[in-house]
Amino acid sequence: MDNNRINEEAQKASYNVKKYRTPDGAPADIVMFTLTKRERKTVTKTLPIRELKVMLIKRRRWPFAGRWALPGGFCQEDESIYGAAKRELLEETGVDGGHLEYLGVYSGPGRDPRGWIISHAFFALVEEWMLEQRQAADDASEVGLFTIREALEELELAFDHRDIIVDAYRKIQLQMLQTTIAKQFLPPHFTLGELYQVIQSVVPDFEEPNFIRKITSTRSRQGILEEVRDENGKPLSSNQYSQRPAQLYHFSDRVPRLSIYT
Amino acid sequence: MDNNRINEEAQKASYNVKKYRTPDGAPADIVMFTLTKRERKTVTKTLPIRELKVMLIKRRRWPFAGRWALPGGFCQEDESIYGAAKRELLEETGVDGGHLEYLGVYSGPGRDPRGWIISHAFFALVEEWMLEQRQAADDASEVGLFTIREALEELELAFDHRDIIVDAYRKIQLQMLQTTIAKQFLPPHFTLGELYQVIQSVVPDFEEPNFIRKITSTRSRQGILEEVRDENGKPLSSNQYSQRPAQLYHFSDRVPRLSIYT
DNA sequence: TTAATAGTGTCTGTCAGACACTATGGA
DNA sequence: TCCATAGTGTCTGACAGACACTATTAA
Repeated sequence: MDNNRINEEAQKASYNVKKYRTPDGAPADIVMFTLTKRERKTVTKTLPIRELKVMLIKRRRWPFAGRWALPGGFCQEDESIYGAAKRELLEETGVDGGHLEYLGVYSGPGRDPRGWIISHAFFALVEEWMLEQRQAADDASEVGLFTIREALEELELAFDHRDIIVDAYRKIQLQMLQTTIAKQFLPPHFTLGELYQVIQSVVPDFEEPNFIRKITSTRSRQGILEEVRDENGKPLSSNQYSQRPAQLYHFSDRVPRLSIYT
Repeated sequence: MDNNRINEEAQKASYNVKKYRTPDGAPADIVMFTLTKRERKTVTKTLPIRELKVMLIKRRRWPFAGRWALPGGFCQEDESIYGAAKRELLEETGVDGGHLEYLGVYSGPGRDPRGWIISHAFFALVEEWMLEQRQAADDASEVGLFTIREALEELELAFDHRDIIVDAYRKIQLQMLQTTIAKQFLPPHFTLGELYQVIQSVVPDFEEPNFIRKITSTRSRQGILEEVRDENGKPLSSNQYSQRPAQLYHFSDRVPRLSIYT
């Protein structure tokens, strides 16, 4: 036992962490999604147009100066990668909170001309106003909001950021259908019309003509949504976007377990 | 334009990648799952007992000498993290192939006494025989197969490997129900009894009394499984595990899109 | 009155969940 | 004949998908 401890101390003393080639950095890059809202001009009240956008910044410095890139920054020794992403999100939006989730690691050799740099991608769902109060950071010159189509088809992006955006878009589409992430793009109380529109703006080929009925009155989906009621238990509704008032809902915590087998 | 290029070259020349503290390593650690098969002694033919196990190796060296840990190794500059995991899997099992998938990054400060080491976890689904032909690697002294319960409740694990195993178990349970990953634990042709048993051995609380009927004759699940037929189109069956022959199936490529809303 | 969204009636065929039942073939 | 798994018959209530219909309210 004592021998073991002495041996362990010896091993520890002889361990040299810099014996091998080590990475030159581990940044966190963030795909910041937002859902823009634009009024529509119609005769009567109507839902605004919602569009999924991704925030990019134009690089000022080598490498890839002049190209659009994901916001991000290097992780420090005293924080986790997630902590670095959170810090970065705060610096970019001025907002501490919102949905921030790990996406994956990007480590292809040669992906960064500065050296051996292993990047960790996150995606965030932020509200439009959070991006407005953003102040230009040191290594950026310009901020832009682009639709996914624009970002993937019209822009030449820095590094492997195109791959990252493709993966992030896939993941957010999956989560939009399988989790209650839609709440990140909705006010605390929302109508079913709004919810349906939010889903469709992220997953364009989602179609469900009986959406209202299914979500409100099938037993297998009971508990995903709850009606909003006032202190007297009277259902609350809103006619912000329609002539006829619509029932307001909010998400409960329940998320059903999905399976291909049952 | 020319000015820009000159400026870029100047920036490149002045860039010093070692100006900041950089990570001391980026290993890939692998949660290797296997499904053991043990014969049951009964009067007539019966399905074997299947049990989900995780492979661990006992560390011989500092840090955490003597504790059980996940197999893994450091990533090199000329490979991706996934490449490192693949190489490690090959070294541990001698098998090039099988299911290997990224799980996540573990980067909590202080997680590794050797320094600032950012670990990337993978999970693999391997067959039992692949682990048998394993030769002891340099930094390991002993190999063990443990049930998830044993690994999480009875063992003191190295590093944050307990967290990693918890996350991996969650992910494999989710995938068992939402993807066709079950095929990794099944022969190319299998019976529905085997499939049901494999699902249950990974997700113990999965119960579906009408399993056979649902998977074979509901339209919404058409195409996940296909009957195996011989060259004459005659259905193939097996009585390896039962007196009455059971139809053999294999997975097709189709995986239905799951959603909480429809 | 009309525009525009909210929400219901109703019908047909399919599915879920439950339980009992038959089928198979080697020990 | 019995065991142990494979697979079907059948019933009730719920759900899916479709389409037409009514409801609501401000412009």
